[in-house]
Amino acid sequence: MEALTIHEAAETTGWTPRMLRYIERIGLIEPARTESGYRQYGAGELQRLCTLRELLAEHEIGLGDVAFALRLRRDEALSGAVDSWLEAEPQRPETVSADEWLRWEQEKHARIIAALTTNETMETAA
Amino acid sequence: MEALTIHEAAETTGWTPRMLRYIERIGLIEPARTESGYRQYGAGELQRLCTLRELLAEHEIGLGDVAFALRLRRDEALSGAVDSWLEAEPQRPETVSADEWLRWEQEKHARIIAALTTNETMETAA
DNA sequence: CCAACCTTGACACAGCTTTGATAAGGTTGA
DNA sequence: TCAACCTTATCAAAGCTGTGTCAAGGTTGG
Repeated sequence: MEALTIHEAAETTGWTPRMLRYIERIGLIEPARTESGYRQYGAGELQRLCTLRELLAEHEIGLGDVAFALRLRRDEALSGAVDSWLEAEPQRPETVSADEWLRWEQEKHARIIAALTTNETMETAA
Repeated sequence: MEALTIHEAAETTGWTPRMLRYIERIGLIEPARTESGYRQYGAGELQRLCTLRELLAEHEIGLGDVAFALRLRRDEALSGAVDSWLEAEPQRPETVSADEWLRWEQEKHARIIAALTTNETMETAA
């Protein structure tokens, strides 16, 4: 089996031609082209278009989400940055003990100043 | 240093209180609460709020994208499905050779029927 | 007890995403 | 040559995101 045109591929997969162009524009499925520029959808593309619909439906995600996942996989710097941000997550301080809280509550202003200073450190350090 | 209120944390990190609530709602940073329900932002949260701004700015992504990355990391089934969909990507058939194309071009209708049959197989197989 | 916080919830609005429709023009096969 | 495709580009509508603001009400410290 060989390549189908965009309308044939649309009928086959349940997308509209419009959406196939959109899916291409966001980088998810980029079919080959004939010399004159017509899109050619092969068996692989048809497969992926079908499973793409299932993926979106079954997990309640959008095309943009899949596009972002693709970007994550292609941009090593991005995925590293996101991962390391997510990594730091469980670092949550326990609920404050009552007296410790009181001690600090006494000078709210000093706390904010301290926080601001810490923040500058954070910004330059990061 | 101990916990800050939402307004203090906002001033410290450059977000607005509104946005801190939004960031919490989409699951990115969920501060502890006092017994009466006030949010308490600790050093860890302040850090993460600052680096979150950098992350968004430096990589041109949105809060929703980070939220999706978090979802990917928490939902193993989801990340597996997305990954395996993306994995199949490079499978693109080469541009069709001229005579092979001609042979197929001769009965367009048969091609579509064949594709539809293949599609049914695909759907049940996936 | 009051000012100054905090909470949730709702309305609103600009801007982006997703999708359709339509126009102007090129390709192709009978 | 002509019908039936294809292409890109544009306008448009519906919905979601990110953000502000306001209201009604609880908490807290002086």
